[in-house]
Amino acid sequence: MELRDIEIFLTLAQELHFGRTAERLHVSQARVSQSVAKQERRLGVALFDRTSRSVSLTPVGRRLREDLQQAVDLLHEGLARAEAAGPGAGRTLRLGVFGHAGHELRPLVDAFRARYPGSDIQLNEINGSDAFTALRAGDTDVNVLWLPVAEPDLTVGPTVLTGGRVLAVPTGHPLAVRGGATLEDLADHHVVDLGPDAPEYWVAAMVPLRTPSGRRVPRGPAGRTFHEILSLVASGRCVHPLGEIAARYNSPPGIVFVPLRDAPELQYALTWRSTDDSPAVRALARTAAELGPITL
Amino acid sequence: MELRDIEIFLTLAQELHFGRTAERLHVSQARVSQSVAKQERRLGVALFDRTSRSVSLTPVGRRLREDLQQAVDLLHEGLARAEAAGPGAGRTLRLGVFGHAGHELRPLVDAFRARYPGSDIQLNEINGSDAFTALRAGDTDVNVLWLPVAEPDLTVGPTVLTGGRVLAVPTGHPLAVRGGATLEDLADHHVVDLGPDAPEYWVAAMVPLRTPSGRRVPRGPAGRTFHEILSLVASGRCVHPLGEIAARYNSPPGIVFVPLRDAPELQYALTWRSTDDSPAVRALARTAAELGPITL
DNA sequence: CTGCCTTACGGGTCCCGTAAGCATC
DNA sequence: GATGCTTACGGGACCCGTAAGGCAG
Repeated sequence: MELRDIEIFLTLAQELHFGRTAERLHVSQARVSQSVAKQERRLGVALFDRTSRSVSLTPVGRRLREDLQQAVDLLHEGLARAEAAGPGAGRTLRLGVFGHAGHELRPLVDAFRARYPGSDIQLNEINGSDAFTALRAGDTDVNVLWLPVAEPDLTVGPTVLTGGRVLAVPTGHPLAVRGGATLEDLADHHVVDLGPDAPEYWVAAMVPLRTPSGRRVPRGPAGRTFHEILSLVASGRCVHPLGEIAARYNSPPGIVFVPLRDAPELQYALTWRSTDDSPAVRALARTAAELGPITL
Repeated sequence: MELRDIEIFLTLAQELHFGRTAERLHVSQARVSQSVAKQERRLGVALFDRTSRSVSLTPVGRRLREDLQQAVDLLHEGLARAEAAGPGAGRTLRLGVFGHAGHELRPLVDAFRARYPGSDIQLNEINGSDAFTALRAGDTDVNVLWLPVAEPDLTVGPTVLTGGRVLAVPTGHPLAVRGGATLEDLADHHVVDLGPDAPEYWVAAMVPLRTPSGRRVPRGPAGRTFHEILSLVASGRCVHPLGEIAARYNSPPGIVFVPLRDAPELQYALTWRSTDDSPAVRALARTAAELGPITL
């Protein structure tokens, strides 16, 4: 008899629909079914009458819903009160984002500020090369990073942003003329080398090491910040793949962004130090989870 | 934030002692420490002031205790009401026990009857050979079996009985004259063969296959029920190891029970079909866990 | 040095997702 | 045939125990 099961029961009691319940709680439909079945087995009573087309509460279920709802309300109230008493409650979270992604994250930041007036969010710009070092050094509390992120000391939270990809190419470049690029094209041009500070697998998720057919993608001149990358591209020495979002708020001279059509969608998720399991971080994660990912 | 952690917090808030809290909840002391530390990390507030010699609630902890206590009371109340509405509540549990073990289990049966007036317990006698088949066939709902029991389809609950062991020998047997036996002695006499119905490892926990020094213990004539075993021993054809409890309520003619001094203590635990996760079974398990094992 | 609480580490359990099954419209 | 609830099965996260560490009397 765990809290999670009670939450599932209460949501289903409200929705009266397994699919919608699963969606709201971000679990699979099968899980809702399993959870309710377990509850009923333990209690020895049917809580819902259901066919494959309709779901309704039994009298016992109706009564249980009232009791449990009251209990969990009280419980959350008490926990919230204790949390509010803590020093961490009014903390200002430093959220590390790439370039202008902060603009698109506006709904999340606004929702967080509205729900937790005591806390605040400050946006810090991060670069691909130091995204991990900044987080580990404590320069930011939470970073918005593209996936996959698989670091033992970091926790990956909900996805907050999804979008396509573009390739930054110099004006007049053949690919600019063509108006689009594929992953296969990357082997024919140099890309910026971000250096060794970020994990190789993570950089590779944005800048592939090889094309789909297996040809190597040449790593060209070294650059660390977003603006360094742009100058290198503008100088005509290389091209570079970026998130679609980079193209949306930048129109740097000498550069054209062309869509990378066959690359899979990028997902950006909240990431924080596993040791920093504080209320403010959890509150942001909860808010993001309930808001769902923003699609570019 | 799970219900188990809340239970730990509430118990510690009452006991103000990690060791006693662990004991009451049947978990390790480390677990209590881990759970409380996690709670405090999540809430960002200290709930207890503690040195290695004293534990006390902080003001925040005191307030949280009141809130949570009220919430969990409400919660259990609601669940109990739903459970009481079920048909399983008034069910009669068939409890399978060896021989006269039911006498010793009286405190458990009485406690269960007092706490769950709607339910009842009926004692069924089982034998070593059919203990598992009876349970699987549904002839009993819960069996009291000596450990270890490791069957994928059976769940092992709390230990209800612990005690020593004896060896049944014919009157006038050299071991009877000596007034005691060791495991090593078993290699010099035949023991009853219980047949293939029960798992080998389980039978071996009562009737070893080999002595500590590695000599084989000869399996003699076959017998299935308790009384068959006693007749075989009385006939002088073999000896047989049993739980101390067998000696306590039996004084069959032609048989003497001598202590098996170097054998480890026997533990008897509740066991039931894993699929039968009903309120009555759970209620009995809960009662047994809170009562603790009965020592012979 | 002895309780008593905390930290480190590994194993087992169970939550949960995927995929297939089955019933109702 | 489509929609929607249930069952089967495998993987991974987390609970929890063991053992060692640290701190007060």
